[in-house]
Amino acid sequence: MKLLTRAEELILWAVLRLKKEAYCLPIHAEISRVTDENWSLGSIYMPLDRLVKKGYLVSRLSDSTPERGGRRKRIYRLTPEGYKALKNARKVQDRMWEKMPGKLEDI
Amino acid sequence: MKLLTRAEELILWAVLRLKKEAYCLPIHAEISRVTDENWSLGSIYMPLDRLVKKGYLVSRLSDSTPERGGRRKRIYRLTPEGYKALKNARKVQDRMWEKMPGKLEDI
DNA sequence: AAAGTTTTTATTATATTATATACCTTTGAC
DNA sequence: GTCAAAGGTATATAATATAATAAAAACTTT
Repeated sequence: MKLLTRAEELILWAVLRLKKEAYCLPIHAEISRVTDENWSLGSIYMPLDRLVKKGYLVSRLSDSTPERGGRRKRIYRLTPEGYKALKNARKVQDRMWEKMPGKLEDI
Repeated sequence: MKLLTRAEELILWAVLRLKKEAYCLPIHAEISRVTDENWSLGSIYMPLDRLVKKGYLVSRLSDSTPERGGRRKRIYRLTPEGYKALKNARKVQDRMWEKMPGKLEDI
């Protein structure tokens, strides 16, 4: 299985976490929060599309909501393959750190 | 602080782990092992160089060893900045998974 | 001892893919 | 018609993957 890029991993993670609210803007906000960096929106859309093409995500359009600017949202959801890829990414991380000290202070 | 790419993170990790044996071929082997993928050597050299340019690694040439083909090795070592960047990458990962179930089975 | 061979390591060139930046478009309510 | 929220595109830059080549050291052969 091909390893995810960092952006792909963060996006799959955010989609899993956000559940029914997994559309672009919250995904963007969640990733910016957890990485403590400013991501541009384009840096989210393009990997999102790629993940759909790869079969890791599927999307649907929600109904519009009765708020100003409340247009239909494109909601994403993990496929079993996407879930598997994310689990694999995490497994690699676990392997990396399992024999390293807890807070990485022994330099 | 700019987030590391996946290759950069894996390389800093391997260098930290391999200590005095941190030259390209063992780094390559260690990364292939932990990710369970076949990396080409070029995919190690180029990020290695970049990490040196960014000030995250320094390198020196070892003496040659008395074995067939035992030419001098270029040994890498983390700078304090490199160490800090790796710690930060790990911190982001910890934040990602801290409220997610242990083995990610609740889909 | 000189010349060629094999092994280990380092390095470069280039094509492909991913990311970042800066825009533009659509939709719905006010 | 304007404003706000969301979706989307174009393009430049950067990173990764692939496929070679080059150098150095010891071994082998003559």
